[in-house]
Amino acid sequence: MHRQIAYERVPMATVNDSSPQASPGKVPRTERGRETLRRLLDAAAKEFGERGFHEASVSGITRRAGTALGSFYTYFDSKEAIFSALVRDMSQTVARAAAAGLSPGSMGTTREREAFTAFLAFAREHKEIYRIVDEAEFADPASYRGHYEGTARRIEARLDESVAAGLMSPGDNEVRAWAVMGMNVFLGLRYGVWSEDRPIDEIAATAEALLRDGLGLGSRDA
Amino acid sequence: MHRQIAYERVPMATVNDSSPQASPGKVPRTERGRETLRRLLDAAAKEFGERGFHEASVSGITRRAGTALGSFYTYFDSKEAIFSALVRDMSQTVARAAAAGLSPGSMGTTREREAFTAFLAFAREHKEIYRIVDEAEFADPASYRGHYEGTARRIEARLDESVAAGLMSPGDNEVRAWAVMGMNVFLGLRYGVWSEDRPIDEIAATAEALLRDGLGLGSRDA
DNA sequence: TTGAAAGTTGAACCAGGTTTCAACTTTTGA
DNA sequence: TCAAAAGTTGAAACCTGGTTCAACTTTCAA
Repeated sequence: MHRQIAYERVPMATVNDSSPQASPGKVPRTERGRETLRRLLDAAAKEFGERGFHEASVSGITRRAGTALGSFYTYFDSKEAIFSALVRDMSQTVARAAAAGLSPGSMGTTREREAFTAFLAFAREHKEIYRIVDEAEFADPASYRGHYEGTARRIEARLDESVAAGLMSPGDNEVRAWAVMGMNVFLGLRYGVWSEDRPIDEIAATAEALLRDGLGLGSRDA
Repeated sequence: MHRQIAYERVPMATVNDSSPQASPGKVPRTERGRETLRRLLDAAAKEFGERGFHEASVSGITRRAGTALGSFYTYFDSKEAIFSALVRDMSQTVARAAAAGLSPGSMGTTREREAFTAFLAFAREHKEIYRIVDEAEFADPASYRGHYEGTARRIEARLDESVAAGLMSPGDNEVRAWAVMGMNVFLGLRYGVWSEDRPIDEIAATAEALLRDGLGLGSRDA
């Protein structure tokens, strides 16, 4: 009565296992344990998102999660540890959200617009991510760098593809990728987190126009 | 034997008085006091830059400044207060550095390149500013917003000018300004703070090309 | 059914850092 | 010259919040 053969552990390229990470040696063994871990992580997202790393307290997290203070240390070694787990979790989530916004086969600046649109929508729904990712610069520098280097790499790969497909001019795609990412992040901060006073598509259209044609007057052969 | 008549307090438009700000009601009255205040601020820049807001300690600041712990509270109400003073101070300093890099009368994307070049050079010399400004997002949100809104406004004004001069295509310069700023900030982080493995001019040239012509293929009338 | 493993609990321990304060020194201006 | 104002000092009071731990409860598998 075999239902599932060993399909687990097959390395599916960049598909990261999305089970939330506890500190090493503190992995829950029962269903109940896994639930508590999940509740702690969700509570942590709220606590860190609302109060920031320093203001946030472990007791605040357990209060929100409805567990005792001591239970926290069953799953995480420290406040830093759960923060770090959270950052990696969110980094993954944003990347997925952006990828999910791409229509199959889209390319060039159109594809960049789609990615940005999805990102901006996501930022509006999950304003905490800015606070959490940004604060990782101090609370967990390695994850912070990892997040942005990973994002830049993905953008760069898209640009490479578009150039190869003959839809973009060749150029230094590493530098370009960091520029595009910076654009996206700041537009997300201004028009996603700080204010929603303007429609997403308007922002995205302006960003795409800038990316496609630049600000110059057009006669490239001047 | 009058040496100086009342030229003080003349409102010189946007020329902000650059005397370092103490907490209200704690302004030094003697030369000695002003020196101590200056030493505290310089020490704070180092302490916050190296250790970050949370890790930094008031005693660390006074140790570096060579004063007693108690003296700190003669000039600042709290750790937050001196941090806030510092952020405003640095915000001013970066703005000046970028402005100083502009050659007189330059315009269009050339001027944007000059501003970015100056900014990148400055970031390499003063890596602390990233840490300090970024951490203001949590330690002093008002100054953080103020810093970026001010910067965006200055960029937008430059773009407006360039459009009026017929050197740029008309468009939504507010959104564009935030995009340009994001680009600059992230390129500064990657190629100024994290690594200096590539010449400034190379980065600036790529950024300018992107700003001038975009990534598209060029035939704008497709 | 039952005992061992897993999970839960929260009071108490503890470290570190901010802030206060009263005594002391230096500067100022009349 | 000299008193009042300004500035300095650092020990200690005071807080806050992370972490530990031993007793207790629930779950699991034989």
